[in-house]
Amino acid sequence: MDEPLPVRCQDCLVRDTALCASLCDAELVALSRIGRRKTIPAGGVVTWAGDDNALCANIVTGALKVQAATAEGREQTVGLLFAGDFVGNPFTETSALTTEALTETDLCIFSRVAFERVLDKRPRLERALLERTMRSLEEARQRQLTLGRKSAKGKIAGFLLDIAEAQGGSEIELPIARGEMADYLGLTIETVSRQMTEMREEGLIDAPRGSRRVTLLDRETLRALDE
Amino acid sequence: MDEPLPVRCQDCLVRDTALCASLCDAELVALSRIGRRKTIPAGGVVTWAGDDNALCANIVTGALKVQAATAEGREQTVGLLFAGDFVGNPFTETSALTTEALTETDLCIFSRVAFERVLDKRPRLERALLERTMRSLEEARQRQLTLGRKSAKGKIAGFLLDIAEAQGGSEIELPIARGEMADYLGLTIETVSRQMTEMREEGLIDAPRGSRRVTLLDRETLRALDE
DNA sequence: CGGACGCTTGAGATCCCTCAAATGTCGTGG
DNA sequence: CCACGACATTTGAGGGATCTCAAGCGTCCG
Repeated sequence: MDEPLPVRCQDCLVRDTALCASLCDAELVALSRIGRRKTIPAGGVVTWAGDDNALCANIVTGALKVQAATAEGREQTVGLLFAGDFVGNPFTETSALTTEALTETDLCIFSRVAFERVLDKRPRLERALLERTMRSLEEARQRQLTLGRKSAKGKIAGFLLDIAEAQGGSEIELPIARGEMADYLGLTIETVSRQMTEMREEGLIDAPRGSRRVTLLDRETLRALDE
Repeated sequence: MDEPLPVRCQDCLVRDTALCASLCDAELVALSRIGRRKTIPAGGVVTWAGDDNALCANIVTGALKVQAATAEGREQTVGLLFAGDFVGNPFTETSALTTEALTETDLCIFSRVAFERVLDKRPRLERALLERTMRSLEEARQRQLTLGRKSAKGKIAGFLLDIAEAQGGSEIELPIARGEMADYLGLTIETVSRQMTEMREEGLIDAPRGSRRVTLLDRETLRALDE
């Protein structure tokens, strides 16, 4: 019964950053048995709001957005997920949120119920998921502050600083387009664009018109704008 | 070693709705050993943003708000908690959020580290906490939609409908004052007040000027306003 | 009676949205 | 290599929703 660790796990880019990092090799064998790889094209939907919540996954490469929408179709991005992040809601029958790929994304997918059975048997996995979920909750609450109380410029400054922190440097590559930034920050695309040109004119950032490459020139002032 | 269940647990008003409901009597004895009752006056602070995160608690009676603030002091309420709800962030050293009593509130308090030790030993408790945390996360994300994309009137209509659902009826008693509604909905107190008088003039609600008693007269239209 | 507090109302300013058009970029096909 | 269309972004003009500042009410309590 010495099942070997599958190659896709041995070579996995997120073996040590995803939820799986909480498992030893023997445990990982058990989890790997119910998992399979799947590639989602950019713009592809992973889970639909309202559908029954059939799957969980780890992101191996790429990025997803978690999307909410009003009845009239106004959209709000309520979370961004990157390599190593966990996707899905174990123990929940349905969700009002849609999960969509921002870029081509490789997932390691599990059926929700099978994943729940593994959670039953692997306390370390459940603990790691609990800790992640609590971090996500704190994040979602901080974002309520941004959405409810910050100015357009403050929202954008905070977003740029967050990305810089995640990427570790002042020259950043935005993971999302202007329109997606607008959905994420509760603004319109025009407001995002105008604020970014203003920031360029004020010498706070350098960013070729329309480009996703941005250099933060004055983090001090950006931090002050972030209120 | 047949330690009896303490009276405060036998008589507990939230024995069957709080996290404790996941425990059998024997397990509850273990948890009760590290808990104690504490009454917080209205306006009292349970945990301060930035302090080290020393405690967890169940709400026995009363209500709390979870509060975030910008550097300049603009405040945003990022969650409301009522009897039976769990307070605190196990496995986290510190939080940027402040928890404050809206009314006089009775808590059943645990030291965070002691509570974590109980979680280690009681998988059902941990499972119940995970499920609650995931529900809170979904809630916090839905609130991002409200804060980012809804109009003032939509925010208030949605809030009134939520309260009506929680209280089960069309005659509701608002759990919070106008200013607290403003903090919760990302508005100013003046906007809340003006929108509510408009809704009264439009026949959507009945509410004596300045009162917390509100009757929903036209839920259909309110739901439509909620976008 | 007077003051504190919470709520309402008013006037004006501001920020952001809406609608519209121009500009730029990129990939495809001629 | 250039022309073209699709698409994302920028820019402009104007309007509207919400905020700010200020004053007026009503109630409760000392």
